[in-house]
Amino acid sequence: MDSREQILQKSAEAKELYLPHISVDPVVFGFDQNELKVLLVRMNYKKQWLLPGGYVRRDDDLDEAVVRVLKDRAGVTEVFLEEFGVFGRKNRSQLYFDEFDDTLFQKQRFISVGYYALYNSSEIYPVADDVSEACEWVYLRQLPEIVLGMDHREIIEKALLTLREKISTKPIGYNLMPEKFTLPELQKLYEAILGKSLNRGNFYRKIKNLNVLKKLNEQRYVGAHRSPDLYSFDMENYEKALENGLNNW
Amino acid sequence: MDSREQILQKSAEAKELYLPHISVDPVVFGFDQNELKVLLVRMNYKKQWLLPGGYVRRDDDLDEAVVRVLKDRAGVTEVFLEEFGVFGRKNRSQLYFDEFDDTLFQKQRFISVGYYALYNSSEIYPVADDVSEACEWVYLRQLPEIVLGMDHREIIEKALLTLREKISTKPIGYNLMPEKFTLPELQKLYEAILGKSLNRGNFYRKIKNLNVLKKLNEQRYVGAHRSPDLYSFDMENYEKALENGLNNW
DNA sequence: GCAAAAGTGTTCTTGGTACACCCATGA
DNA sequence: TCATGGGTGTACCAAGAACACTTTTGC
Repeated sequence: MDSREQILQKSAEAKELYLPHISVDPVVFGFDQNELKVLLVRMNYKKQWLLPGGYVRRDDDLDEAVVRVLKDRAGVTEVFLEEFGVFGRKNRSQLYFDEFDDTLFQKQRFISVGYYALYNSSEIYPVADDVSEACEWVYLRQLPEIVLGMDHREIIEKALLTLREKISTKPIGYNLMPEKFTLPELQKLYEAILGKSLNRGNFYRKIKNLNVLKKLNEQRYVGAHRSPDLYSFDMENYEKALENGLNNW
Repeated sequence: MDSREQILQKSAEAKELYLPHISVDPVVFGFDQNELKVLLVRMNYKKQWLLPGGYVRRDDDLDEAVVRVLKDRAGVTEVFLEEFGVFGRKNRSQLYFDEFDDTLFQKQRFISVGYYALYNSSEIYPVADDVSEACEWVYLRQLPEIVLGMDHREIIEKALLTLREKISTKPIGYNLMPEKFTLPELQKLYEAILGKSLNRGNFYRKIKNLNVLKKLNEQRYVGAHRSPDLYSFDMENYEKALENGLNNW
């Protein structure tokens, strides 16, 4: 079955199952090699990259819909998810399926609800669903070079801005870092999200004064240099600290 | 024509004109008598208060839809508007029209997009449309006493939280205060939004150091006390200051 | 020992907080 | 002249920025 037939078949199913005109688009962030990355899919049908979005079942809460979509389209579970914006321009989505006629479910006007998601299991590789030929992590650094469909570049940019705003009130560090990590690694995450470099000494003191980390009795071997200490989050203090907001970065 | 017939008639029109399953709910804030108030309507049909929400025309951008809805339902124009959240629980709206059958447009499931709006013309009174018996400002203080339909209390609460978060990055002062105002009045606005009292001396110095106000050569007569100076916003500096965020309150 | 990265300490400055004092006004 | 609220000054303290110094590691 070619991608065209596949799309027509999905359309028929979708009309029964999903609410019209509403979609969800999760922007899944990961942190790897000291860089931020996002999860994208490339459809069989067109060679553009897209967010792994989907539709809302008639009997789904909106928040449940995103969870289901992420699982079905990318095999991703256990993520922190939060709504960050709505994308409702009237011609934002219809053009993508321009070669089909207007009865196609996927071709109608969609108002899309953006969710950002944080995913900390760098080892697990996402799996593409049957309408996608690829489902891959793309580093933010690489985004300018690739072709993104619809308004998904704009959605990703707003998601990143939201991360930046929420860095002091949401468990972003906890959800993007692995179980154990070093302070220089955590600092790189903050720098990646904030888009600026931070002073090491000040970062250390600030993060330590917050009392949200537990120092472990281990170091990470990093080759020809001093081995940095490993830390993990002290969840109790971490959540308490987030309630009041951490500090200003 | 009674309210029942009216609703049935609207339903027929709506099916042509509007996207199904999507609504917008503006939370219009005003500041008056040193207190925050919100704009609510009471429908002819049920005696509950609701936000002056509405639907999205098939040829409207989402952002245009809210503007139109506010104009049609409350006669309100010239407001600052910004999306702040989506309300998508599956049974949030259907119950309101429970006595009608399921073909009624208004009774379907709606995912609603919340917008907060800032309105600074305290003299102009809102006008109700033909499906509402009232369109009134309600002080936040009075909200606990009144009956709000659907999940609109929750929507208002989230709007208020959003105001609080954005107080340093959005022109909230400018859009809620009249052209000319005194520093004590501005302080009351900040206190109302933040839900806590601020030290007068510190507030004065802080706001003045921001250089966003122009001191006018006038005072306001306030009776038996010293006449406070009048100020207005210096738009150029104000917008510049908002880009970096004002300060932390 | 040297280079490079991790970790710690010190100093300066800024900005917030608390509070005191003076000013203006009408009763 | 007193009470009340507006306007300003000051002193203290905490937190941030900049930068220097020490420690650890492999070569």
